[in-house]
Amino acid sequence: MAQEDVFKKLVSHCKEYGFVFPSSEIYDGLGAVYDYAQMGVELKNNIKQYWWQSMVLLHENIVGIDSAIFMHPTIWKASGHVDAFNDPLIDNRDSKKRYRADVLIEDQLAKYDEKINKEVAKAAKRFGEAFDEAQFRSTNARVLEHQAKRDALHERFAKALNDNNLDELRQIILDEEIVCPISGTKNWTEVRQFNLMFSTEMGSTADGAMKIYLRPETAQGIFVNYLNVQKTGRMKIPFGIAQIGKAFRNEIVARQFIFRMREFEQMEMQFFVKPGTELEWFSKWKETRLKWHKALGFGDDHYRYHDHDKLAHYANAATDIEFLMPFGFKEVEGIHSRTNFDLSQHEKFSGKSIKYFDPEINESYTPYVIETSIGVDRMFLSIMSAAYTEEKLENGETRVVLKLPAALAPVKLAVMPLVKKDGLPEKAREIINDLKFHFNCQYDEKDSIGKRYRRQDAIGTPYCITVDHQTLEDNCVTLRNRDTMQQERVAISELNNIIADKVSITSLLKTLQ
RNA sequence: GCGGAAAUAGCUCAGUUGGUAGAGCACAACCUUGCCAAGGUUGGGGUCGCGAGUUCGAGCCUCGUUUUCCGCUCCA
Repeated sequence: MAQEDVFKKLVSHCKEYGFVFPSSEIYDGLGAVYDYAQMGVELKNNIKQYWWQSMVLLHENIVGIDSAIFMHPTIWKASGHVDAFNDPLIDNRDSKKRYRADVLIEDQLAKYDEKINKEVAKAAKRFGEAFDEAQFRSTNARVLEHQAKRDALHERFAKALNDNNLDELRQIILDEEIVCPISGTKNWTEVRQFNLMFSTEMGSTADGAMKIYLRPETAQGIFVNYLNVQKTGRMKIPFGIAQIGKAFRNEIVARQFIFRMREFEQMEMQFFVKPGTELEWFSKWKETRLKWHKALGFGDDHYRYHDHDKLAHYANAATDIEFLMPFGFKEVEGIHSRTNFDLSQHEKFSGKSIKYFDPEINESYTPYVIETSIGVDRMFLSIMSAAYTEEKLENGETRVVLKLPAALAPVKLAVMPLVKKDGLPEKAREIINDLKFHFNCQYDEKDSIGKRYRRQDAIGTPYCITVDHQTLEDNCVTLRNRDTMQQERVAISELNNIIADKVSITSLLKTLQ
């Protein structure tokens, strides 16, 4: 089966069995926004729980927080998000290349400078040592002409930028007859401003309102709280703060189902370390995080590191953990050594000292930060795509089964009477009424038993138990395994013990130790 | 954002030269059966993504729009 087909089938499966729905579907949907449905929300919650517990339960020096989505707007100036992602962009229709409009105009300014310098160089060569450059520049007709054009352009450009006048920027590009370096044409689109951050206003009166942003990452909520956590939690470096929450990015292109959405969820842990030790911690977390992924049992060949050669302005080391999706290896988690960039910026912009006093060396310093940041939705997609299996059976039929790790499965157990009579439904209800306190269970008495097994396969339920006539006599049921389809006969009183161990997140966590 | 393709029932799809919408699976009820997608009867569900236009008449033709997929592009 071709990879694209797997992806297409996966999307259908997510819809058909209640994992993921397109947002606002009855209103024709909203671009790149999706809702988690009755099965999806369970799987997603289990993923989050697996992560949270692996961080907060297993590490005594990691604690969690839940910071607000709204934050003081200056935070995004300090982090660099306001300036760095607010560029006027223009496309060339022929080459289909995109450029920053301001950069195109700056290049044009540089061209005038080049022309002037060329004239100067030519004259210098002609006059030799007697050449007075300053005088030449202020008197030569050609130089003055270039200079006048340059100054006019510069003034016009500065005004357009200052006014944020996008139409004027485009007009400048047209008037200057700037061409695309690739196609050589002047077939330009409109200039558009792409701001990656969603903004809204806080305060209900128009004049008192303050422009605030929906956070584009959860990390800053940790950075601005790190000293509060350190002091009130009596944390000693090295220590970490974990957070799970929504973030929002107004992506230019948001596609590939839930892989890139405009509203998404992150699981981030920022680990604060002593300067100079960060690369050691970086490689330690690289290992720890990969182990966490591999513990799910999808096979080591599904994972690889992608080390960054080109580093972001704040990082001195960065790697991605990539997972083999139906459309190739894709980033699921990022591990970054963020230096002390963020904390230093917040010191600068807030004017407050947020240095850590290290009692071991009797010194204050701004800690360095190792970040592990994982997209919940991407994790969800990677798990679904690895779990989705079309299996050929001995009788020649095909069954669709979600081979989810039992600890993550939305439904742990289905309880069904073999037939819908003779007191079997009552007995099955009795059993489920006990087990429902321990696991997410489903009861099903409709259709043949084989059909009911397949329905549970399709949502990844690891165990089914069937109540038959013999159950009424010996208080035993058949326990059917999703992956092997094998059945064994077990006592009702033993069910909880047998299943609990296999479907608990705790058992998954224990494999990490 | 540019270019290409597509959108018909919960899912997968058919629908002839334009003539008032179908199948399989799924869903609900009942009968029969009883350990890996059984059979039967009956039923529910679609203003054919949305909006205009052409036409006596549009699921089908034209334009716009929204959404999705593919390729570019972007991704702190």
